[in-house]
Amino acid sequence: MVRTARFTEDDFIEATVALVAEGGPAAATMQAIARRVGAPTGSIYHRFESRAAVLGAAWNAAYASFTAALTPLLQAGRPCEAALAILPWARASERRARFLLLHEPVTLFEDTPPPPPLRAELERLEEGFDAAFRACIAARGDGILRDEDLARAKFLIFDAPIAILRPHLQRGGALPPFAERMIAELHAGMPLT
Amino acid sequence: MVRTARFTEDDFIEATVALVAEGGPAAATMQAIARRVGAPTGSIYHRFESRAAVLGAAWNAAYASFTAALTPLLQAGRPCEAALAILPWARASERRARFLLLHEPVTLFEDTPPPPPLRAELERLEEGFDAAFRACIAARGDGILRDEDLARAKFLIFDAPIAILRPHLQRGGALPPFAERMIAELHAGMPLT
DNA sequence: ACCCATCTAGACAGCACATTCTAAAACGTG
DNA sequence: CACGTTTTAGAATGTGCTGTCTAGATGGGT
Repeated sequence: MVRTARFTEDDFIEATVALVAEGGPAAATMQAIARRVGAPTGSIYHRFESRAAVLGAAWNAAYASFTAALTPLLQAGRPCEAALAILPWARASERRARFLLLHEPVTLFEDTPPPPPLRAELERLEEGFDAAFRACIAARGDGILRDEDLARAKFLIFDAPIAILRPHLQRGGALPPFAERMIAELHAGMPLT
Repeated sequence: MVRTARFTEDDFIEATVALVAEGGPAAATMQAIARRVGAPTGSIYHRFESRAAVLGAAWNAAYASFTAALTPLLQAGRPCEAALAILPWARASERRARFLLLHEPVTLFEDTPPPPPLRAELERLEEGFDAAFRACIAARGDGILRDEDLARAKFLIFDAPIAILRPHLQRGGALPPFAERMIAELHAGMPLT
């Protein structure tokens, strides 16, 4: 009935992630994405309504992959293992890790925000991740949940491990074995509650 | 002999810092900087050779201010106090903190790197900061300095405190009092060596 | 063999930006 | 009080980008 597509949505997303990971957000122009896929620029607009939509879709995909790796461990009340799970995830997909962990959304979306459907999807993902944090605290906590408790959990499980990885992600080399040790020691010395 | 300048180099640097802090790097166009200062765009080029030079000068100034606040404490072998010193520094100059701590250099300089003199100045600043870290470790260490020790010190004194502040810097509100507590507890639970 | 919705293909228009250019204004010194 | 230098002032230029437009290719269903 119709012509079969030579390029998939994922082709463009993957190229976008790679370009941002290698050269920052400004390196991911529509022409660079197209060139990397081997497609003409116009083809991107058959799948995405704008550049912001491509970046948004790429961000959502990376975020979903990341949270999927941690959420089960959080829900099981294992904060230290969740924090450590970031390492194999980052090692398995270095480009996605660089894309997601090295760039703030404000830098990616400062000019034009992604279209509403993508924003809504990201909000759902963020709420799910947040709920997992709350569940993790509740699993070992005493009842009341203060702002400070949530901030503390996010630091221990998310921000601090990423801070440990960031220098190595930037340099581009392999993640050193002592990263594991530092995360484990952090959790031993500074418990959740 | 010559016409006196109405606008100083610092006027432009300050405007650049403010614009990036408020709207990300892309908000700091030459025209936006000029408009904020109240100058014509051409005047910027009497002081800076390019946009990259303005951003580079702003970055160097912010970095110098930041490291100046921490270096004496590092050299005195007081890592925990150095980490805590980030808080008053960030509170005193919120815009500078947002500019420096919320944006990776790769995002600011991805298109065009700053001119060589500014790059050289930044390298000197970075080397000085690095030396202070080594001095701090040596002040309480046992002799040999491994990669891991330096990475550990930078995490405890620099990256981890910033990770604690980052969510609050992004939101733009005041830095909460429990930030102090978390940093102190981190250093109590996970010593330098 | 034909049809036609969907895709490839790439040129094109419009826009925003960095940088340059021209003209005029200021100012302290001789 | 004129001169030369530096600055203001903002228009003009050139570039590179996003998003659009036209033409043609494709391939399964009939």
